[in-house]
Amino acid sequence: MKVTLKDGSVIEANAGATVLEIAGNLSQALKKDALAAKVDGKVVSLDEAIEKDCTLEILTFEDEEGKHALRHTASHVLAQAVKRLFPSAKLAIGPAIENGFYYDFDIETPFTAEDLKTLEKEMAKIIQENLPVTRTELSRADAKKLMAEKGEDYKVQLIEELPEGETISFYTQGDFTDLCAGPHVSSTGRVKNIKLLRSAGAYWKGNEKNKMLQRIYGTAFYKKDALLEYLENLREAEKRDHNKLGRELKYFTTAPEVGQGLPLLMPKGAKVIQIMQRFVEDEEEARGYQFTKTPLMAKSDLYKISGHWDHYQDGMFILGDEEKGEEVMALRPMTCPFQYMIYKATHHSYRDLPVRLSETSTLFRNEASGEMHGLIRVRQFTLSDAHIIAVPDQVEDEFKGVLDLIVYMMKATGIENDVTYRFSKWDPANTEKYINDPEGWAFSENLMKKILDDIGLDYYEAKGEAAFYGPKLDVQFKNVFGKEDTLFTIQIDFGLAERFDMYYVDANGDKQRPFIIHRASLGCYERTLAVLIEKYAGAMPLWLAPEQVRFLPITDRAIETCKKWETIFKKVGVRATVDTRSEKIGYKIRDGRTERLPYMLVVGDKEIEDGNFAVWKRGEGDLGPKDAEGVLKDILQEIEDLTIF
RNA sequence: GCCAACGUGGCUCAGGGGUAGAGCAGCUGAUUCGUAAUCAGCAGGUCGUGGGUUCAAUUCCCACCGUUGGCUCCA
Repeated sequence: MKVTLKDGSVIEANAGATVLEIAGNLSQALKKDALAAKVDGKVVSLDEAIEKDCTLEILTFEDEEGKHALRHTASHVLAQAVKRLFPSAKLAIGPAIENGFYYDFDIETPFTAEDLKTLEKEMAKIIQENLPVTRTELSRADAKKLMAEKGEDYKVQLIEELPEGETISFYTQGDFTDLCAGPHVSSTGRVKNIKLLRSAGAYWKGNEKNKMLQRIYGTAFYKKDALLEYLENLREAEKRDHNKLGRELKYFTTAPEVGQGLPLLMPKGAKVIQIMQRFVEDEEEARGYQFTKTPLMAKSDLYKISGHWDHYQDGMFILGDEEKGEEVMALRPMTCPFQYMIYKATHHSYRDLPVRLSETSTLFRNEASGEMHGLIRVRQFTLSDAHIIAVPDQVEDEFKGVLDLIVYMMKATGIENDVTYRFSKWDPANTEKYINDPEGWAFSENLMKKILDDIGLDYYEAKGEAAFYGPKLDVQFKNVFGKEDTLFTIQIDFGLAERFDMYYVDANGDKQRPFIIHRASLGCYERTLAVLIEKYAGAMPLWLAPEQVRFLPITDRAIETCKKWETIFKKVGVRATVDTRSEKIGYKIRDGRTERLPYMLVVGDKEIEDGNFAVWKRGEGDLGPKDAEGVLKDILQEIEDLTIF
C-alpha cells in the first residue's frame, strides 16, 4: 500500500498498519510529538489502521487539529476525574474550544473552587496512569443500551438525535467510556499540562428553558512553558481590562444608587466620546447624511407597528400601566421607528432617494442583570446610528458606502486589524424571533452575500444572529477575556418599510417600497471607548487623548510661562494643562506616565531662557530641549496625520 | 433571569466572634527641586444593605443590592 506524505514523498506500508506504526518509520521527533493524523483529509487518531493507499499528514500541537485532539482528550480526563470523585454526576458534552476545553455535567451541587483543585489533582493522577485511549464502534441500539445502563440520560438523548447512518463511536480510557466522534490522542499520558480555569452554569443545549448544567472550563498544552505563558498572557490581558483600567484612569465610574448597567462617564471619558462624536458627525455630513433629533420614548403604538412590541418587549423599559388606564410608553431600544416617521412626514420621489438619516442616538435596553459588563454591555448607550432609505437599485452602492465609512472609522481609531466580519443570518426554525417571511429573508440574504463576495470581504456566516427584520453584517471585536461583541453593524431591512407603509413614487408615478439600511458607523460610543481603552491599555491615540499635553513647571518661577503657553496651545485646539503643584519634576513625570499622557513639556529656567520645552513623549521618553513653536507645530501636524487619510 | 466567586475608607489590599489597619490618593504646612514617588502632620470607614444566631458580629447564617467570570441574550 502506498502512503503519500505531506511533502509529496511516497512510502510503502503494510495494509492494516496503524498511523503510529507508519509514522514510526518517519522520524523519532515526529513520532514523539504526534498527537493525531489526517488521512485523506480526515482527522483520525494515531491508532487508526490504514487499509488502502492514502495521503497522510501527522498532526502535532502546532496544528489546529492536533491541538484540538489533545484538548478534547483533556476534557475526557476531566470527565473521568469527575466521575471518580462525583459518581452521581451525569455527562453532557465536552468539546475542545478556541483556547482550551470544557465539559458540562449534571450534578446535584455545583462545583466550588475547592472542587476544581481536587479535580485537577485527580486529573494529574489519570495522566500519570497513562491510560491508553481506545475507540470502539457500536450499533445505535447497543450504544443506547450501554449509555442507558450507565444512567447517562444526556448521552442517550444525543444518540437519539444522531442522523441515520452516522457511525456511533465510543472512546475508552481505563474505567471511563464516553460517546464521542473523536479523534483523541493515544493515551491520557499525552495530556501533560492542564489547568482548570473556572466553573460556570450553562444550559443544556444552550437553551434557558432547559436544565442548567455545571460547566468546567480548562485548558491544556503540549509543553509546560506554553501553558505557563498562556496563563501569564491571560493575566497580562486582564490588566488592560477597560472595566478596571477605565475606572483607575477615571474614564468612568458606577454607583449602586444609579443602577446596574448605567455607567457614569467622568470628564475624561466624556471628552473622548465628544471627540469621537464630532468626528463621526462631521464625516457623516460630508458623506451626505442629514441629522435628526428624535424623542427618547414613544407610546406603545409605535413599537406595535415596528414589531418591537412583539419581538423585543423583554428588552424594553416600559412606563405606565395600561390596567390603571395610564398611557403606556416605552424608552426607545432602537432609533428606526422614529426616523421612519420623519421619512413618512414627507412625500418622496425616487429622485430624492437615497435619504440618509443619521442621529447620535441614546437608546435603552433592559439587559438581563447578569449581562452587564463595564462599558461594553449597558442599559443606556449612545449609538452613531443611521438609516438609509433607498430604492432597490441603490442598496448595493449604499451598503458599500457604509462599509467604506466603517472602515474609515476603524482606521482613524486604529482598530481595523482587530476585528472580524460576521454575516448574521436568520434561523427559519425560530419564528418567535424573526419576521416569518422566507422569501424576504432569502432575497435580502442573497443580496448581502453577493455584495460581500463582490467586495471580497473575509467574513464568516452565523445562523440565528440576524436582527428580527433582516440580515446583518456585524463587525466583531474580542475583549481582553476573549469574549466577542459586535462593534459596528450594517443591516438590510426588508420588513419594516411595509409595516410602516413607507414608500416612494417611482418614474411611472407608482408607489414602491424602499429598502432600508440600518447602520452604526462608530458603533455605540461607550462600547467603542471600552475597546479603545483595552486596545491601547489606556494610552489613547493623540487625537483622542482627553489631555494631549501637560506643561510641567520645574519651579514656581516657570508657572507663568507654562500658563502662557497653555493658552496658546488651547487656542489652536490642543488640549493642554499645567501641573502647578509644588512637587519635584520626577513626581510630576511619574504622575503623567501613570495617566498615559501623550506629551509632557517640561519648563525650567533654562527653557524660559532659550524659548524651548524639554519634551517628554509617550513611548519615546525624554527627547531633550526643542524649540517651543516647533513643538506646537509638530504636535498639530501629528494630530492631523492621525485623522486624515 | 440562571451558575460560581467576591464586596473592609476615593483606589489597591491586610486582618478577623470582643466594636478596625497599611500604602497610594486627599487636605495643611514646610520644601522651589531637572525626567518614574521630598518631608512632616491631619482627616477619612456604623467593614455593601437589611434581618437572624450570640452576652457580643465587620467576622457565622439568610435575604437583598452591587461587582467579576460564564450561560441565555446582544450595539
